[in-house]
Amino acid sequence: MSRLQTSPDQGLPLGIADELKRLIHAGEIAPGERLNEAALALRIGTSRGPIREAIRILTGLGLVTAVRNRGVFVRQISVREMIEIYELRALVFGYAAGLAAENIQEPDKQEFERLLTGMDSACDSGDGDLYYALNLQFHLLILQLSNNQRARQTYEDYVKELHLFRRRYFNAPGNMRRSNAEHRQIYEAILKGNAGRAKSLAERHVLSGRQRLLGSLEQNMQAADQA
Amino acid sequence: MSRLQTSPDQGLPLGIADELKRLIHAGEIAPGERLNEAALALRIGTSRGPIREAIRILTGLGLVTAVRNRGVFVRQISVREMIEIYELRALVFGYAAGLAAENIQEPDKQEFERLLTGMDSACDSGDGDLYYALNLQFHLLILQLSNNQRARQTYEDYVKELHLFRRRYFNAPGNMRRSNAEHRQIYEAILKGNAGRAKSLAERHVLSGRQRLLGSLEQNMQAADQA
DNA sequence: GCAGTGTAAAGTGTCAACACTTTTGCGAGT
DNA sequence: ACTCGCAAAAGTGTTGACACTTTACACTGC
Repeated sequence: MSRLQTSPDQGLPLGIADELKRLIHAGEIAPGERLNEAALALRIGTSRGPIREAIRILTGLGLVTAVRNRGVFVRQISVREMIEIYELRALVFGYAAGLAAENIQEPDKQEFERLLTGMDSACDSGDGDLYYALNLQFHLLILQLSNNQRARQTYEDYVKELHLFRRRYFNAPGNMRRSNAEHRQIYEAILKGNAGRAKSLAERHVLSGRQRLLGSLEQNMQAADQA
Repeated sequence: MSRLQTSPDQGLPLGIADELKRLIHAGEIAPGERLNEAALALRIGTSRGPIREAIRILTGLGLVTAVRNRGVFVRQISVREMIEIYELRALVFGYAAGLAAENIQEPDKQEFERLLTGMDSACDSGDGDLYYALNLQFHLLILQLSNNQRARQTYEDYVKELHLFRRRYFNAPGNMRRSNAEHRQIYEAILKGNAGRAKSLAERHVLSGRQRLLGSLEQNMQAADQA
């Protein structure tokens, strides 16, 4: 029973790989979990060949790690890796914000306003999922304005990769407000065409996000210790 | 007849993928060329299954692009992609140089000196290959000193990816000297612990390299026009 | 009760055969 | 000579079967 209606058929392995990517990034297959070829084949309604090829694509992408004769496991990223990725993500975001300050056009401004007010109301209603979605759009809009396709792709990959971190990021309302205040500052710097300021604010914004994540991680650890 | 003695057997597909990576990055399989499954299977001495899986790994890595029912082709990067990658490479290298200025230790200094004098003599003897190798080591040493494993990996990937550019980079002796003068400046900034200066010099160094490449590209185009 | 062992089940690794698509090249018609 | 169309060849896509390795589990001996 094939549930692959995603893309204009680019081949079974590619389609399956996309489906698996989706499942992994959505967290439906948890980090550390094993991928069972036969089970997947049965579920998708194909033989194991295409499944294996799809899985190999994922290994090339670094989403899973293969162990000979034992199978492939969804990758789990360590705290250190998480920290390193955040560092690079901050770098790329800063780079993009600097360029955005030089490339912004009139219609982009409306889009920025829309996203910022949307995030404000998400803060008010405490809707973390909505905030997360708009936040991502805000960041991607800036990446878009960098006019560097590759940078945009890289940034998206970093965001997805961070989903492989063991713990889910929970947005406390206070964090959301603080984060959106930073968004406004970045936007204003971009609006004024102040590339340098936009760049450093954007870098610090991502690194603040990392600190917020590390902080909530610490809290969880303490809670676990008490239990 | 298997000529795969590379790594402690991690599985046929992985081994084959490594071999193919080597061939592609060494330029033995040219960008744009098609990979013939049956021919490779015959050459490696296996059936097409493992070959296909190896090729899928390369697909995930972005080294080849697959076209349904027509095969996979070694990726060719455009001028635009080349420019974009250089931009990011400059960013990462600058980031690493800044951290290197803070992290450098006594033994690293000797290594830097060794590489710099080595590149000097490579300039004198006009040995482009040697210069290229030492140049890469110099850059990777700085990446190493950033203490960010992921940044190092990313940088290496960028360098390899740039090999997929259509034209080979030819090091004119003049370029080599200018390039190594920049190396010395970067090293001195790192030595003084001047992170900001090291960062901006390193960024500009990579971007100068890009300009040198674009310049030689232009020349080639003109030469082609005359013919 | 427990450690060690052997066997069955589950799962991955590889292969050869077949189905389908694209390309090649020959030949007929103009 | 040139074009169109058809058929053979080459190549990719997929499958089911078999070999090998790892894991799970019950059984034996102490």
